[in-house]
Amino acid sequence: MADANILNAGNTAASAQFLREAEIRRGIELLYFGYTNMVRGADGLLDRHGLGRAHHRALYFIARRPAMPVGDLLALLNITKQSLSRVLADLQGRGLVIQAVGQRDRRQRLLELTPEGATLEAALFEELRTGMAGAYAQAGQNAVTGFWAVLTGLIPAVDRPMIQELQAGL
Amino acid sequence: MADANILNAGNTAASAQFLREAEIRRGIELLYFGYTNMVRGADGLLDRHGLGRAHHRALYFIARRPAMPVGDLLALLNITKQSLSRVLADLQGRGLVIQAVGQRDRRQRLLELTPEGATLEAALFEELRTGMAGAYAQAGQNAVTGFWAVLTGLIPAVDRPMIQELQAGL
DNA sequence: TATTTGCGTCAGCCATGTTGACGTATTTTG
DNA sequence: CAAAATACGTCAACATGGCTGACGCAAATA
Repeated sequence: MADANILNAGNTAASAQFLREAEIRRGIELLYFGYTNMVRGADGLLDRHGLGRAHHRALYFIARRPAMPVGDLLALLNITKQSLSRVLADLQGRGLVIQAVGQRDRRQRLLELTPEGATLEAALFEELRTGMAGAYAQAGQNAVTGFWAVLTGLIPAVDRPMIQELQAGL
Repeated sequence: MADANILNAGNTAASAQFLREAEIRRGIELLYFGYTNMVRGADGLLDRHGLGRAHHRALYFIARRPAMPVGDLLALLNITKQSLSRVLADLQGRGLVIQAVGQRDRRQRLLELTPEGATLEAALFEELRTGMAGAYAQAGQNAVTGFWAVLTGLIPAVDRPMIQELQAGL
């Protein structure tokens, strides 16, 4: 990160060039196409299971943070509980997810994948992994670090701890 | 790009570490949150105009490539013409977009923003620009290059020329 | 004990994607 | 030149996944 603040060095000419509209638009476009291509990778498998992208997101985060309370998942997904309830009802009805009463707080419902849910999530992850691993390999380790840095900067600072916690202990 | 192929040097230990699941999941998560936070930035302004994200995407690309034929926009958005037609009808009804008969091929309908459409698109772009410029500035130029490289790798090679053309002449 | 919190649910609506079937003008091809 | 392909539009029906609003209940907290 030696150059992390290259723009703040008072070099207005470099700054003006660096922040040119074309560079911003390039980022917007690559982010749009990169994201949509990534998520599209799992659509076929989801279809075969009669699930949609909303189900995938829920499965993903439950796999990532076992025993997550419903409220935490709501905060991550940034949707209403009514929207999530439809998805969770589907997943529980298919035996992919189960809930347990919280020990510390018995009002909480802690979400877990069943073995079947874990198997499906692993297969869905594999679809994403292929694309991401290929992109990492093509771009190189140094590029990956930059990729993370820019994306982190797009996330409001208040939300970063919540996302950082997903990484904890891995 | 001196390190672009660091992984292909036959160092299987480094490769195994680099491609570990945690790194992949980190990329997936940052890409998800980065993308959703970026697009959310324009929601308020869109709401005030009674438009949705689908309208924004169309406005964005029409601004980016004036005189784009409908078919090209369909290819970029990767949706059906029926879906796009609703959006374009809205935009034309509000006087934000107009169509012109193609000169070379009179079957084509070339899309253009009206002055009002251009004004709105500029305001929407400004909402995105703020977030992206901040992320670029925080991360540094070198990180931005890596950001672009990884995202490009996520896009199927066959689609890259189409996206590259958006940059042409800017 | 009163209030707040975590979660669930019913009901209805909206935005935006899909398929399928047709129609028309224009260009291209055999 | 006639036939086929292409670019675009449209009608109709449906699926997914968001939303708001209104309630209810059990458990934790003040």
